[in-house]
Amino acid sequence: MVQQEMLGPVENAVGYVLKEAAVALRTAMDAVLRPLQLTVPQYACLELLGQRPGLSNAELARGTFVTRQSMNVVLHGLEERGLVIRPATAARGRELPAELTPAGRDQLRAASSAVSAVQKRMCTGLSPQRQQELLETLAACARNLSPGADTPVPGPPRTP
Amino acid sequence: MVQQEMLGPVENAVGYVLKEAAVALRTAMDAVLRPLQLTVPQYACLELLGQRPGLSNAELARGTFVTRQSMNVVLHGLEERGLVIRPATAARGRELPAELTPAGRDQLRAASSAVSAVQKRMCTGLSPQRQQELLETLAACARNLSPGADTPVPGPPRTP
DNA sequence: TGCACCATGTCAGCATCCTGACATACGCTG
DNA sequence: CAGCGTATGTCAGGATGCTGACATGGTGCA
Repeated sequence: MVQQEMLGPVENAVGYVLKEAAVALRTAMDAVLRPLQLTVPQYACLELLGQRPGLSNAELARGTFVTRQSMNVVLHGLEERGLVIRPATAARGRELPAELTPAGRDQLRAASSAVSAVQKRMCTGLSPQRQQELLETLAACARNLSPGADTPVPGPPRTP
Repeated sequence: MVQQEMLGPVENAVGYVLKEAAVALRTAMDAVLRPLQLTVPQYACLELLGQRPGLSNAELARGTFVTRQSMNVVLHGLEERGLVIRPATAARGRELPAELTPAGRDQLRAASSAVSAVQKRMCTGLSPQRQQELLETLAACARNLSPGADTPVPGPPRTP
């Protein structure tokens, strides 16, 4: 195969590099989470539950960008492994608020540490200001594309 | 180690907003490509072929972040619809260089225009400098996470 | 020349995730 | 109070993508 390093315009498209970075991050996270017997959605679920205990299945699904059905199987898997608990019956409505077990908190600690290392590696060479800028810019992009984007959100304020 | 390396609230994690933006972009692209009877991978394949004709299946797969197998079915689908052509037999090695048909070029033009509009909408409120910065920062992040990241790439030059 | 090595295309099997649909439970409004 | 809309959990069904494996063809090295 001829390795013609012809830099095509694709590499200059925002969407392309966005996908590229997302795939790279996903792959790296998957690699460090595998020794912990966790998939990325499972980790996302644990992380979200750790920060906001009592979230329902649907809320967790929205927070991790998957459907309720997918989150349901994730939750059942974590439940069988004793990492999270859910009441057998709903106290209010149909919501079954999930919470971490002590074992779940332990797993989360290890996983969070590993993922944090990956993020740090990803941001190698970026100044804190630049990282913050990236954060705000990406958030603005997501808002601009959200369905109810009738009122386009202006970019974050420039750092003085 | 007493002080665990913990992440802040999910909304402040780079990985979270990165995923959020990627999902939003994917959803928006899917919405505008559906009227054209194109999926996102199919569009990516057409776009790549339009810019670099003669790419093989494996090269297209790498360029669109999927496996050779997935790109194979995408390619076959586009071939059946008369949007791309591939030689029946390999002239060199086993590579089957694909190219766009005139119909494929037409489809690509329409799709590319639609996707470009989406990207523009995503970047609403972002100055050109900020967009360029986003591009370079994301590229640096992807490089930092790529498997052969033995030599971490320094961030792009600071904007004065 | 022979041989290990890598890349490509392809097949089968499996995992993951989503779309569509349904029954239930709450809130609101007339 | 009845009815409508909304949200939740759950059950198939299907689409999509990946891992594992194989045969083939080119490449580099002894």
